[in-house]
Amino acid sequence: MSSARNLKIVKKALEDYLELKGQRKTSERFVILKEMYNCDEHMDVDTLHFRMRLKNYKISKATIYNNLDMLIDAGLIRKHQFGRGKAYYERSFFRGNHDHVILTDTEEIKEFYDARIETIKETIEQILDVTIESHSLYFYGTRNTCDSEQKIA
Amino acid sequence: MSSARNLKIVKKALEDYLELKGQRKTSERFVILKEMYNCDEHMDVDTLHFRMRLKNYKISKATIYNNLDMLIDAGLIRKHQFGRGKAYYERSFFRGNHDHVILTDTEEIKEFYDARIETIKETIEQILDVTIESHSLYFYGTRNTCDSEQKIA
DNA sequence: ATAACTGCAAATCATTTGCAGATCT
DNA sequence: AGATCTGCAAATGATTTGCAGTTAT
Repeated sequence: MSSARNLKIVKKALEDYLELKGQRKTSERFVILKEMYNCDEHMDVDTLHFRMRLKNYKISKATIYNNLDMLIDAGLIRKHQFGRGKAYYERSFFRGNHDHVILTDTEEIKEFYDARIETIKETIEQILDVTIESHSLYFYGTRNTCDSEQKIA
Repeated sequence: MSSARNLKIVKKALEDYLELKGQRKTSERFVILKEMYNCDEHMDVDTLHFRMRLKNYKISKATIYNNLDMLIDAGLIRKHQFGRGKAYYERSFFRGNHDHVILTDTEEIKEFYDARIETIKETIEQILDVTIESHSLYFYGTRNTCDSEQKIA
């Protein structure tokens, strides 16, 4: 429900963006946006393409690539390069700021937020006399115990 | 001079590593190591290949790729993926810990070190019950003034 | 001697591009 | 209508792979 409401908000945001930029409101753009916002994970282009086909929505990867770039420019999604040469995307509204921990053994991705990254950012801005627009912070590690899986005693 | 001394140390480290792993001490491996340690910047495979050819050292890119992976495993170099799909490498000894600021307008890369990243790391380890082996932190931004270039008044 | 390594060229994989035809406005 | 999009297939660019010949041990 709140997800339906959220979708409405980002649809509006996309409409405004497209109008502002004088770009066309094609159905592909809204379908990609919807698919991205119906998903809580990080998604790659192949998966997105596959899911859309499953739903009988015919779209080419070229169009997906083009429009993901556009959605990034619109601020509606974010792009990540976790290691291995393939990009992952996630929605950026209704998620809050967060960074990622990549568990290298299980390929699992966890999220966290630590406000101190902002203070580091501010310090660096002052020291280097730059304006920082964004950052990417990834921690790579492994789980200590298997608590969530099979451990009991 | 100190650079010559440093090279000796990492050569020894590589020898030890290769012995330990039962891998062969080929000249290519030591030449790549030397080239990496004679360089203060972040280097990509093409540049490395080109520089070695300039010095009349014939080597294939496949060998460079293979051996960079090996040097990473040996802990002698680090790999970075700054945005655009191509990997960059830098030596890891005699440089100190640091993270990077990428100036998106000039493609310049600056380095910094802020100890607070360690405290964030420790917090995350506790909260998520994980052991973090490494991290990558990139800030993306632009220079505020052109002080180092043409500004006077 | 022989297992590991190198170079080459072909293969792969993600992403981009060119262009003809389709579609928003 | 007319410029912007889309889809397709071909191009690209970084990295990998298969394999025959080379080399360290």
